[in-house]
Amino acid sequence: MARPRSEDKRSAILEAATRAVETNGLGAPTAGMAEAAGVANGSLFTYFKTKSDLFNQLYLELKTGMAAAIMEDLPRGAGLREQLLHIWQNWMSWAASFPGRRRVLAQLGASDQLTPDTRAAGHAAMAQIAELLERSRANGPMRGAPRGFVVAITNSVAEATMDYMAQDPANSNDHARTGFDALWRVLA
Amino acid sequence: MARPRSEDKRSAILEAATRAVETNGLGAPTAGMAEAAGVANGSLFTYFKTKSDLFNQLYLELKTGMAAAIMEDLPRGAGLREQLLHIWQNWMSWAASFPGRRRVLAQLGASDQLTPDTRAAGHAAMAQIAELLERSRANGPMRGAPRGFVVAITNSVAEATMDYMAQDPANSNDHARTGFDALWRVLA
Amino acid sequence: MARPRSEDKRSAILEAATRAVETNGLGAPTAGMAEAAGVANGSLFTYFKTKSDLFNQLYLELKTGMAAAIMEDLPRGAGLREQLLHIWQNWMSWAASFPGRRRVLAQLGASDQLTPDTRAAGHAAMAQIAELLERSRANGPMRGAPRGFVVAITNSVAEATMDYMAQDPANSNDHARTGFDALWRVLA
Amino acid sequence: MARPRSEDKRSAILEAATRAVETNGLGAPTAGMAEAAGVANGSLFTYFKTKSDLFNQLYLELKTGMAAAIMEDLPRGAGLREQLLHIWQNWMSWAASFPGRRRVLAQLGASDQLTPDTRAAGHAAMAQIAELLERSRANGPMRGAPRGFVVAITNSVAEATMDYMAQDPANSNDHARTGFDALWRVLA
DNA sequence: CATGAATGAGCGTTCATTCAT
DNA sequence: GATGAATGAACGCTCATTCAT
Repeated sequence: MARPRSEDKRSAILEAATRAVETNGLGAPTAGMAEAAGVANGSLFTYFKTKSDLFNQLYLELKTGMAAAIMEDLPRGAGLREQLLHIWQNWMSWAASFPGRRRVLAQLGASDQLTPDTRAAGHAAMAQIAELLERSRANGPMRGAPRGFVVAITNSVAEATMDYMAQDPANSNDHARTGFDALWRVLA
Repeated sequence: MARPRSEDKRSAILEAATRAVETNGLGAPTAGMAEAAGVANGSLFTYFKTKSDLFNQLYLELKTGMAAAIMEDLPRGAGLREQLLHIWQNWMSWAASFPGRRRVLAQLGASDQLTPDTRAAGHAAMAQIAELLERSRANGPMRGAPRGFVVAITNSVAEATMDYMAQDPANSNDHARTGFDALWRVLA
Repeated sequence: MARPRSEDKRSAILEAATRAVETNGLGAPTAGMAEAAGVANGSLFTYFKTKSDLFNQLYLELKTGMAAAIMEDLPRGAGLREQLLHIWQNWMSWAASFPGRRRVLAQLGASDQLTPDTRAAGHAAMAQIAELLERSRANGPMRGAPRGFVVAITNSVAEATMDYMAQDPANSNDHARTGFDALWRVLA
Repeated sequence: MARPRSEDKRSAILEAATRAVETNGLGAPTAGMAEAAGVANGSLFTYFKTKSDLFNQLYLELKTGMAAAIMEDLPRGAGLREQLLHIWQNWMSWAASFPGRRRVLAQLGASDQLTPDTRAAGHAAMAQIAELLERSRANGPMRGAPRGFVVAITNSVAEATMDYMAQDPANSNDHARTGFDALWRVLA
């Protein structure tokens, strides 16, 4: 058998793409990504059929990674509020640790490059979190609102909090807490 | 640099740019915008020095227009909550009336094309609203949070609400109200 | 008004394309054609929307030029045979004078780049010749054959003759005459 | 260079190449041919040193096959006209049976990919037919013309006839006969 | 100032060929 | 020998910007 496709190279390209998009936006040349990944420009296209395909896979990779980070060490036995707080802290510290990934995820999410399938898979990755939200708001003031709306608001409050933490890192812990309290008032 | 002749043409270009970005993203060719505006492609550059400049001005135009719409008929004598609700309704109906403008504003805001000056000017356009927010949260749970954070969260809740209204227009009034109630719980 | 599109440049590109295709086939790079025409590579595309479009227009230009050369000084009062012979001589001397154009015409004709419209227009350019052929074969052995078939055979005999003339230019006059006699036997 | 292992694979590649060129022209990717032949893309190059080499061999293969089909069941004892007619019928029915092969042969013949050697070998494959032509025209009006010219004209009339048959298959028998009669008038 | 042709760097993608496995 | 990933030059085409008219 010939040289097998290398998972390492795939990751290298994805990582290079993250950095490239972070600094140059979605218009960043694929050639630069390939070079940064230590691969010939043509090789990028053996791993990703098109630039768009690369972006879709990158989005999923980042989103999945974020979701995994968020769910880490979830104290399943604890109360709802405590579980949600745990998730929130994970979320915020992921954002603080990987500001580039977050920015790229945002750029991709706002772009017109993602297929509906990709967006759906992205949602699926967040399903457990959505589930916890459902239970959290079950008896609260948003009990009548559509599920998607609750998720959307949660996301948006998280994003705002992360933005503000990034802007004023010295007090990021305070901001994280402020954000969570606001969210809890929204939900429960 | 002398002011270009016709204010009409400037507006036409800006409007054409809005539609172009709405449908083709920020990569939309200037030539297309010029054509749609009934102007020669070269002329676009007598009105805007570069494409980036055009985007910066467009952002400001849209943001200013949105702010004006939001503040319309503000019942200055009324209570804080009532005033904020009024603003909220204006905001939501602007978003419902001009979904394209909103989308473009979002794209521009997420892009790397805006200068810090432009962003600052954009904030300034929202100053009155920020002021009202300040007063609304003065005695509430967010009284200790930084001013910018409050604005950011408000914006994010508004965006989430508008997104959801756009997605499910049949019940947009309910969603608008749900969003406002959530915001009020956050602030006061 | 801005600089008008220059007919000179269009011709220069077409001529450069002819030479390029003659030496490098249809795969000849457009950049080379542009350079040879003294024009920026991008400019080629203001005169021709795509490479294919360029080829279609080139084909027509060459075919039309050939048809015009063929019909030159036609002795309309003379007998049919004499008229056809005149045409034949014109045809052969065009081929001898512009072997490159002939080769390019052949390549284009054999390619899959020509639209049906272009082919139709190419035929139209040869209409007068076809007409004369019709009259020539009216009472001959091919009187029952379809018109298109007669044209096709005539073309093919002409091509074979031109090929042979090109191969053995010293006796090209003899070959031209031999070809014509053969054709006349076919038709009348 | 040792002979590659399997004659089957060589044929499969050649056949796949025929179909590929038929539908996509000479620019058809070798990778596609390899895949269609059930062979890895790299393997194609153990059977053929370059794409050009493949084309040269394909040309010869097709031309040889055609020549063989043409000569099949030649009635050697019969008169010249009858023999030539037999050949002609074989030729035409080969063209009708394998329009793709004919098209590919034409494309290759018109291309700049064939080496002089290949062209020479192609002629050699047609030698017996040329011989018969020689005898047929020995006492006819073309008795003075160069041998190659006679072959060229015959070829061209055959091509024109095949084209027309392909265009109007319902009457292909008539067309075949018309073509032959024209040829006979040219030669004898 | 308006026009639109001219410019040319730049991009995504292809593909014949090579070579590690 | 067979495989198919790797390579990188090459190509057609785009488009922001300039500038002759």
